[in-house]
Amino acid sequence: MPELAEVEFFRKQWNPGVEETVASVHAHPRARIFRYESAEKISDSLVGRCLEWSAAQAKQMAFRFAGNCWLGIHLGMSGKLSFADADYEAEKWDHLVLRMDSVALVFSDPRQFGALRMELPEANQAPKWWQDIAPPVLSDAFTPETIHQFLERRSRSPIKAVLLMQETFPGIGNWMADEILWRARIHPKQPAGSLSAAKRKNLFAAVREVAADALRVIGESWGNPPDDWLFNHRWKDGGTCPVTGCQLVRETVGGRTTCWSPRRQRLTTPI
DNA sequence: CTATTTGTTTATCC
DNA sequence: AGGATAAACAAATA
Repeated sequence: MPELAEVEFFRKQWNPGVEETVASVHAHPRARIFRYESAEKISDSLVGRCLEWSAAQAKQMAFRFAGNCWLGIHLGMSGKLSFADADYEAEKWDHLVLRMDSVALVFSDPRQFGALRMELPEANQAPKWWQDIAPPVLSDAFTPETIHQFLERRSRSPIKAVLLMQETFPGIGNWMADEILWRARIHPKQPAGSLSAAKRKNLFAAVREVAADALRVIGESWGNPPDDWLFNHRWKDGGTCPVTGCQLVRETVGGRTTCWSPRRQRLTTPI
């Protein structure tokens, strides 16, 4: 499920554990979740450590424990974080449970596309996987020029596929990409390099707007987006465009199910 | 039983 | 070399 805003929401689910110490860890060692770091390493590193703070960048979360100990979590397709009573017993897809004084922090993920990372860098250093995340789309480092250069490099790919590339659009996933293209009035199959200057401008504005709206509505409290977003119509069979009223189209573009409004989003050059 | 899924990595082809 | 594309990963749900 999780894209930028969902990840931020899930990160906050572990806030009840901030300033608490890990008393014990449940980890299922055979879970695919532990393909980068063993369950033993994660358990051994965390027991006795206090959770100091956490942060989210793109689809990645960092939980920082005492002694510059970093637990990285990626939620993949079906990962979730939650909190529970301190005596909570792990259920089937709970791969990691941190039992603390007054709360248990739970990571569950049925499909196991998610992953954990554990690192203890030198003091005052952040792990490479955290440092290497591209600048947030809401930061000053993300500019129209950022988009322009990337569209030139990926000029032959459909714009939908390009928006999903985390190296330039960190945190954007399938629903956000469709929402962005719908707001910017760009056809998902439009080759990235063929976008007009006006469409590139629309695209930049829409990326910022969708990221900010998603963080405000979903990132804060998992709210339901208003009906004037594409969001509430895109999965429904027979869904209609909230602006034009026409039937929405669903088709695979760039390997992912893509939804668009044919009246609002038109190809401007032949493929 | 078949098709589908809000993600990333790897392999393969160009 | 680097870009484009498809498959693989795994389980729930319809």
